[in-house]
Parts: sequence; structure tokens; C-alpha cells
Amino acid sequence: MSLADRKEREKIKLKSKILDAAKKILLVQGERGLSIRKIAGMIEYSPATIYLYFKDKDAIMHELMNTGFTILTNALTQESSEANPVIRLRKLGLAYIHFGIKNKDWYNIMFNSEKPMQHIEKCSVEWDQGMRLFEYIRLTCREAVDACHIPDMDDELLALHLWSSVHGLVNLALTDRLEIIKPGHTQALIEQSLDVALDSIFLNHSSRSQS
Amino acid sequence: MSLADRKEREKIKLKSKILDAAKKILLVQGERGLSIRKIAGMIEYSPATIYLYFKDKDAIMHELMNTGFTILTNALTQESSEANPVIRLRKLGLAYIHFGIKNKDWYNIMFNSEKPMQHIEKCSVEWDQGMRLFEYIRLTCREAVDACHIPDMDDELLALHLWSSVHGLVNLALTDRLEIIKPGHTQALIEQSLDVALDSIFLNHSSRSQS
DNA sequence: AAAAGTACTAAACAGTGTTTATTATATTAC
DNA sequence: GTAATATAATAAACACTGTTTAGTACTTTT
Repeated sequence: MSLADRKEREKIKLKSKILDAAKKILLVQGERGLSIRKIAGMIEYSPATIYLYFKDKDAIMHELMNTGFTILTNALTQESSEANPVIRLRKLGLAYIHFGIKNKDWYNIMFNSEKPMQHIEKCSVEWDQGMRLFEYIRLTCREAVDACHIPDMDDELLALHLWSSVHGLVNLALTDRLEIIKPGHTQALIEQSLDVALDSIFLNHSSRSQS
Repeated sequence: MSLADRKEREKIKLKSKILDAAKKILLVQGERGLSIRKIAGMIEYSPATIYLYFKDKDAIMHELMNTGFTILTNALTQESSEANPVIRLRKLGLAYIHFGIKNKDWYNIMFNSEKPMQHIEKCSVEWDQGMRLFEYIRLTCREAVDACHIPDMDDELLALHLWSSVHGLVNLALTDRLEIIKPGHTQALIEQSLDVALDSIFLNHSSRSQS
């Protein structure tokens, strides 16, 4: 059995070698620089071999997306110790934005690529981690809304609003639009804009302590 | 003089023929389907000829971006007759979102492509129309903030916040993320999320009439 | 030893953006 | 009118891209 097992292990090994090479290229050359042929060249196999381990390039991108979600989830979990849910939301927002700006290519694969979203029936499975993250934000929103006694505020809508706000900010920053609006103040603009979003919702209510 | 003039006119004619073909391909096959060779094929010239009229593909994309801005600006101007600046902001937001969703490829060229943004010194010139649009939103925000007597609210920050909110919504919608969150309710989610943004800022103040 | 299965690849297919050398045509100069 | 020049267009090549197919070399099973 050890014979077949070793083979199996070697197959998994090569599969992760492909992914490692893909990550390395992604980090250095960006999403545009990532190609099947470069991966093949890096691991010293022919391009055709890649297709024995992955259906196509999208399958590799999908794996990279999951890696990105793991990194982001870890970064956000770091902030979960904050007791005040409003301050926690702010910290989560900043961490999310920080991740997006420091990991441009991963961010684009996770949130801007259409590739992992093609088959509607697969969506809930394929974007599993994205859904889980949204659920986590929604629960934090519920906490914050309850703590501040804000009536008639739907937690899902609030989560979507905050998400789209930071998502918009990250995308504007990544495509240099903020730099055009106010050169040299991209980071400040981002933080202030996030505060406008949070303050406009939470500042007129009970809990108003800021970090 | 008519000889040289006719030549000149024919050059301009072919240049706009190239752009027309590019627009046609963009509408039917999307940004990904747009290629120099397809443009050349459509106007029945060789690919190399394109390069006599445009520096590269980015130059063509830039022209398409400007066309997109003209369409969007027209759509937004349509809403400028609304007297109440808060309701006007809402209508502008909806029109912006509508444009983004109905003109996916143009939207991406205008707001998500990095191409027109490469040279920092050129930025203010190259994204001239984008800046003008932002200025228009900023002024409307100023009006709304004044009308509602909201103290300490920076109009530029508010404009950025609202812009990033709708930009985020459009991008999430275009990449099918909203469909995953709540299948079949993309449009409703968008409108409700926009209302959360506007209401959280303006609803606790004087002017609260809604359309 | 023969048959079956596995791992891998060379080569091709159909694309992409872009550049270079060349040709055909039209304009200008003599 | 002929020769020199300038213009317009292109064929062909370069260096890439993702993907498929047919075939080879090697290992395992029968």
C-alpha cells in the first residue's frame, strides 16, 4: 500500500508546488504576470502537465482566492478581541482596507474577478468563505445595532452598506482614483471616509467612545 | 488646399471608424472580446494600420473611457432638475448605479481600469472628466449639507463616502457578489443599501421628504 | 514476458499586442 | 514629363497567452 500511497503523496506535493509557484509569481508579477507557462517554467515541467493537476487556469485562481480568504480571515479575527462592537467594526474596516491595499492581486482575485462566479448553482459553495466573512460582519453589525439601540436597522443591510463602502474605497485606492482626488492623502481619505460611514450611523446613539 | 484638407478629413474619418468599430465590439463582446485584430477585421484594414492612428490599445481604451463619461454625465445631468438636494443625491446615486449595471464594460474602463492612470503627472488631465463629475457631486453634497444644517460635515469627504458606497455596490453587483448574498434581490439590495447611506446622514436632520 | 495503466511532454491550434521592413500610391521638385 | 520624395497600408515576424491532442517513456499488474 505504501507504493500507491507514496505516489498519492507525490501527486499532492506537485499540486501544491504548482500553487506555490503561482503564489510566488502573483506576488512578484501580479495577476497579469501570472501565466500557466510561467508556472510550468518555474517548477520545470511542461505547460501540459499543469492540466493534469488543475482543470484550467481558473481552477488555480480559485485556489489562490481561498488562500487569500484565509489570510484576510486571520487578519480580521485579530480584531475580534475588541469588546465594543462599534469600535470593532471600525477596526475590522481598517484591517479589511489594509489587506486590500497591501494585497492588491489577491484582493482582486477574491472580490473583483468574475471567474469563480460563473456557475450560479455552484456559487454558494464556491464563494463559501466570502459568505462566511459576510456573515461574521453581519453578526458584528447586529451587536453594534443592539448596543446602540438603533431601531429599524436591518443588520444585513447595514453589513452590505459597510462592506460596499470599504470595497468601494479599496477599489478606488487600488486604481489610483483617490490619488487623483487629493494627491498624497490616499490613506487619510480612506480612514476619514470610513469614519463618515460609521459616525453617521452610530455617533448619534448611546455608545460613542472612540479608539 | 482642398487636396490636403480632404486627406486630413479622411484621416479623421478612419480614426472615428476605428473607434466606432471598437465601441461595437465592446458592446457585443465586452472588454475581453475587444482586440486590435478584431477592430482591424471589422473595418477591413490590417492590424498594423490601427497603430498609425492610435499609439496603442490603451489609447483606444482611453477614448472609449471619454465616451463613457459623456454618457454618464448626460444621464446624471438628467436628474439635476430636482430641487431638493438630498433627493437629488438619491436620484444621482440611482442613475449612477443604473449606468454602471447597464454599461458594465464602459463602467470598468472608466472606473476600474488602471490603464488611463499610469502617469501621475498626466492624471489630472487624463481623468479630467472623472474629476469634473466628482466636483459636481461635491457641490450637490455641499447643498444638501447646508440645507439640512449638518455641522462639521466636510463636503469632499461626504462626496467621497457616497461615491465609494455606490462604486462598491456597482462592483459587487457586476461581479455577482450580491446575487450570492441574496439571490434574486440584487436590485432591491442596491436601492436599500443606498438608502441606508443617505438616511444615516440626512434623515436625522430637517429636510426629510422622500420621493 | 505481455498487457494495462500512469506520468509526462512535444507540438500544434487559435488567439493576443506590437514592430519592422516592404510595397504601392500619390505628391512635390526639377 | 520624369525623378525624387512623402504618405498610406500591409505582410510577416516576434513574443507572448491558454488549451488540446497524440505520442512516448516508464511502472505496475496480470
